[in-house]
Amino acid sequence: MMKKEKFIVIDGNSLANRAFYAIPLLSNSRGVITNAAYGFTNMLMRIFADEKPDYMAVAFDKGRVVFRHQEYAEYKGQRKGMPDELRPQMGIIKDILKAMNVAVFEMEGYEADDLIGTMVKWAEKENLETLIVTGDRDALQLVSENTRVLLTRKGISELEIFDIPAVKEKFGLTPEQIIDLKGLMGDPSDNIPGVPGVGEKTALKLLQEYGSVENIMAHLEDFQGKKLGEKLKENKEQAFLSKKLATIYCCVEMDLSREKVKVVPPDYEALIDIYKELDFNNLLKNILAERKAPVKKLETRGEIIERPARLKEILTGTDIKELSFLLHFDSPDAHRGKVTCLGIWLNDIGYLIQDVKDFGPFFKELKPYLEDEDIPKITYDAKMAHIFFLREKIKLRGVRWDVLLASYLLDPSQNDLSLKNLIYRNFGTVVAEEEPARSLNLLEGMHKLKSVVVQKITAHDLLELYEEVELPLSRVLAHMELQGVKLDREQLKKMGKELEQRINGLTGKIFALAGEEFNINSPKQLGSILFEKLGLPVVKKTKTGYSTDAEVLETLAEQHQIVKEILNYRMLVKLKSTYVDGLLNIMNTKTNKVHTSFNQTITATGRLSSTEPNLQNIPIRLEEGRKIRKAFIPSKEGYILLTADYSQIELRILAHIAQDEVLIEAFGNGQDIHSRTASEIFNVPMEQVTKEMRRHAKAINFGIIYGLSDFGLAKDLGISRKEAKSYIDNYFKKYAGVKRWIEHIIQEAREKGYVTTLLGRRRYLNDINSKNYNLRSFAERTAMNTPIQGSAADIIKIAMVNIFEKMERNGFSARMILQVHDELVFEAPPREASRLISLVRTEMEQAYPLIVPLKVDMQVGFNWYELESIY
DNA sequence: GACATCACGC
DNA sequence: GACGTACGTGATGTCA
Repeated sequence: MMKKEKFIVIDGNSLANRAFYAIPLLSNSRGVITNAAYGFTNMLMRIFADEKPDYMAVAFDKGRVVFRHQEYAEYKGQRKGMPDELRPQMGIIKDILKAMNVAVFEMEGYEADDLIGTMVKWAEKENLETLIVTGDRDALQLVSENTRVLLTRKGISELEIFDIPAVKEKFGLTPEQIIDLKGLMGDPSDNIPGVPGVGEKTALKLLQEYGSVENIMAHLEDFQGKKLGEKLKENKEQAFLSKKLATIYCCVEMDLSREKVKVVPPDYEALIDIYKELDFNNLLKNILAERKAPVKKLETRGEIIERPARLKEILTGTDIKELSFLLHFDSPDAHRGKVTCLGIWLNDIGYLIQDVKDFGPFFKELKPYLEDEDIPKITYDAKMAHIFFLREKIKLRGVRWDVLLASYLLDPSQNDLSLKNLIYRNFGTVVAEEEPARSLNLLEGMHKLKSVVVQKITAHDLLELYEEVELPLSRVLAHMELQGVKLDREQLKKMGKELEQRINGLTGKIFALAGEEFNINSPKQLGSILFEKLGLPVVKKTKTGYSTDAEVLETLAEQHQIVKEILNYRMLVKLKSTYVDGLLNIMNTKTNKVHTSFNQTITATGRLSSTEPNLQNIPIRLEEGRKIRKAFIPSKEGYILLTADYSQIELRILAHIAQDEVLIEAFGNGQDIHSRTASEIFNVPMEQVTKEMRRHAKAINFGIIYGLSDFGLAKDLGISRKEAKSYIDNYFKKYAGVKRWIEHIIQEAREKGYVTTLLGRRRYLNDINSKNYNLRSFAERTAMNTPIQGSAADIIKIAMVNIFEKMERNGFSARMILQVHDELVFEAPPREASRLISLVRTEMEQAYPLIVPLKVDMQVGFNWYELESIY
């Protein structure tokens, strides 16, 4: 029989307390007291070293209202609060645990004990061998065949392990009787009364004879005439209550799984930072040494495959339960890149195919495995793999873990998600420089990372978002990118020529007005012309000199004709260089298509981004730029374009999460939200809202979504900060739900260190408790913006996955081709238009029902410019 | 090649 | 009194 896996459960409060009292008040160089954190960490490291657990969890008390109070108001009444020197260290301890990737549990209204009890019961079912680490003897009641308790004694080095015989030997009792013991003798530290006059000695004697409090009370006649009998009789109810209070509650609703509590390597970077900050030099030395542990070398577990026949031999000769593969390309562009190396990790052996002329025959061998939904695959960058294999006519299925995508979800603010860096951060190992060791190291690292991300994704409640949304979306994006968007080359060329002429004309005018020739594109040269030669007033400065941005130029527009010409020039140059020339440059010469790359792992909020070309910033606001959209056409003659965009999705989400009555009512009644806001804050009936009022209200609504500040709003509306502030105050008076929610979300961010979206997507806000006003304010605005913007991203992603799958299943010729944050673009044959319209509308509006309706505006046309609304 | 400035979208 | 609106990508110029 296999050895049982080991699960260690730690009472965080108890251990921190022990450490605090056992170690003198140490502090780091800046005076932060660290003794408890230091002792705690050392004990933790010792437990890791001695016990080598497979699973670990730390439980903390949380909140004041413990359910036991409902039965006994004085519960823990005598307990003194945490010492002032200890309290701030609890946060440090939790930071360390986070960096160590140890699962932490705390639940409002419960003590650590109850969480531990629940975990122990769970572990029994899971057939794990559990060791509870605590300084609290109450935990002995949980001892069983599979559960032991490690009690910390005085200091931190004296430890005592209790199993059933040890409890018996020490107390002469079974673990269950520990509760009875406390019921009789009470516990002053928890203010549990017990039976007055009955101490440990008497209680033990009684229990050895009668077994339980119930049985003692059933035989009160045995103590007839004795003082003890009186006491027992008088305090019968109190004894039962005490027993109940002492009983650890084992049925807390906790979301437990092996993945959640699995032991995985620490986040070395984070841990090193913390140790450095706290001056934990010994711990730092150890962790640095551990990080330097060399990577495994290839000769023990790698093979270079040179012939397809060998690959076939391996594949057919192996019982494939799981397939890890890794592709290397000669370019980051999935649409052009060629494979340079294919790695496969099977049953802990790495196989590499590289330096071959033609990968085709190898892929042919692999194809049935890659296309088999029932063979779970692990890879890095599933979207890239999908695109590449689709180009090779392979329909990749059964991808379960994309280490890149999962790592992004774990911390979307991380900017280096390269496999090399992920391996370094998670295991502290550096991959070899030279091939083929490098590829094998990456392959093995990726495979090991899978276990880590599975644990973390589960522990952070991201599994559903990952499995149901992001992972399926990676395949959807692959299809969209591959499909591409067709452009009208002649149209673009024509616009390019027009723009060129107008730019030339403006250039001449500007030179004439300036009295000399200069590079208008150079902010430096332009600045010296405007502010030195022509003597215009300096409005704003940049780090390097005069600012010449549009905002500055707008204010100067009336003072000199040249300024208007420059504004125009800037606009036209932007259109020509970025859009006309940019798109012409990147178009496929044969198909006249562009294939953007949707990056799924870039933004901190969960949105997608688009590159090469960026199709999410094609001009629309100014008519001049909007014309660029005429060049965006369906890929087939006679096809149409269909656009579908969410109307006010962010404010609707705000209405939902803030439960704001005014917003809910406004959306429920289908009101124009900016007019309604104007009506509220200017205190006039809806019919009397002027355009100006609506414009101001719109700016406020906009500000709410992005994290409002009086400064920003004042700048936006050209009003004073004071006025802006009164607008905001007024807004919060009318939208009390929004105000409440903002306060709540900032508080939550302070406590947890992160905020989440509707689907649980996380964003960490490291500066939320910063003493630096700027950093903190920024984090606070992020705390309110991210749940809104990120939830909008969640919702459209759900819609995309559902729409794509339905279109695929129902054999549509139509294709989804673009996503622009709150808008989807499709192309379709006219015969499918009405089916597509109803499918898209339903799926978008029903993607994630809110308490207010989601509204989708749709338009149809032959290009992206001339579109007609559908009602 | 890195950085700054500017401008486009949501 | 601070010193700020969120999130992105791309083109161009400047300086090393």
